[in-house]
Amino acid sequence: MSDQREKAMQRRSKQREAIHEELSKLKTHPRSDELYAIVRRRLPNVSLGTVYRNLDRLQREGMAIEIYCGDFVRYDANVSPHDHFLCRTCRRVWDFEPGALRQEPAPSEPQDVGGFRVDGKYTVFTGLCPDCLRNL
Amino acid sequence: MSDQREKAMQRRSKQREAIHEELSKLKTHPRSDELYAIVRRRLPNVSLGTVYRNLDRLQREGMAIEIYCGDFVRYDANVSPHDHFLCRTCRRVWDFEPGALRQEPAPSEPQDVGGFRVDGKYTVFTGLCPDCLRNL
DNA sequence: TTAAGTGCAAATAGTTTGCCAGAGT
DNA sequence: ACTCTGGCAAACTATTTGCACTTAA
Repeated sequence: MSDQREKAMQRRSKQREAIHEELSKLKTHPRSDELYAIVRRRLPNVSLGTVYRNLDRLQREGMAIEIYCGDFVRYDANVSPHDHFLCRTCRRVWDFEPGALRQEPAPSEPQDVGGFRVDGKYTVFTGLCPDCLRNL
Repeated sequence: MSDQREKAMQRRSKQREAIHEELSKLKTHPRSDELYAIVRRRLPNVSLGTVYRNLDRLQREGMAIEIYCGDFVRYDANVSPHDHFLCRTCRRVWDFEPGALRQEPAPSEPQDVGGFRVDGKYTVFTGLCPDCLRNL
C-alpha cells in the first residue's frame, strides 16, 4: 500500500537563482514586472513567464511570500513573520513593525483551530505613507 | 480662498440598494460574479459593470470591505473589525475569530504611527478549511 | 431639466499556459 | 539520455472604461 509515485527531481537553474537573489536584495516588495526588469539586467533573455513560474515556486517552497494588494501581487524574500503597510495612494508596500499595534506572530507550525488548519497569516495595515501624506 | 467646487450630488439607485442588500444577506464573502448572479435574480438587467462600480463605491463609503484573495477580490458587508480565513485549496473565505490567535482590533480613528497614517488593517489567516481537510 | 447612474461591449492588465527548444544531473 | 526548465507568444480572467441612454431629484 505504499505510494509508488516517483517524486519529480528538482533541478537548479540560474534563472531561479537570479530571481531569488535579486528579490532578496530588495526591500521594496516589488511587483512581478518590477522584478522582471531587474533580473533582465543580469539575464537579458529571461521571460516574464519564468519570473512568474519561479516566484510561484519560491513561494510554495517557503523562500518568498506574496502580498496581495488587490490589483496585483507584491513579493518579499523576507519570510520571517512581519506585517506590511499598503499605501492607498501610491500602492507601495512597506515593512511595518507598529509598536503600539503589535500583532501576534503567525504560528510557526500548522495549527488546528476550530476545524481549520492554519498554516499562515498575513496582516496588512492600510492608509497613507509619509510621502503621500506630505503631498496631500 | 474658500473651496468653491460643488460637491457632486449623490443619488440613490435601486441597483445599488439591491447590491448592498443582497451582499448583506450573505455570509459567504462572494466574488463580484457570484453577487452579480444573485442580484440578477432581482434585477435581471443589471450589468456586471454596475456591480463593480457600486461595490467600489460601497467600499469607499464604508458600507462594505474588500478581501484580497490574490486572484480576485471577495466582498463583505460586515464592516465591523473581524479577521478572515482563506482556504488555499477551494479559495473560499470564512469569518475567523481564532481565540488563541486573537488580534488587536484595527484603530477606529486614523492613527499616525512612525510617519504613516494608519486607517485600516486586515488580517487573513491561510490554510485548509474543514471541507478540504476532509478530502485530503 | 439635468447630471448622476446604468447597460453594454470593448478595452485593459495581471497572470497563466502550451509548445518546443535548451540545459542540469 | 532523460526530463526538468525556460523562452515566447497566445490565451485567460478579473476588472475597468467609454459612450449613449435612463432615471432620480
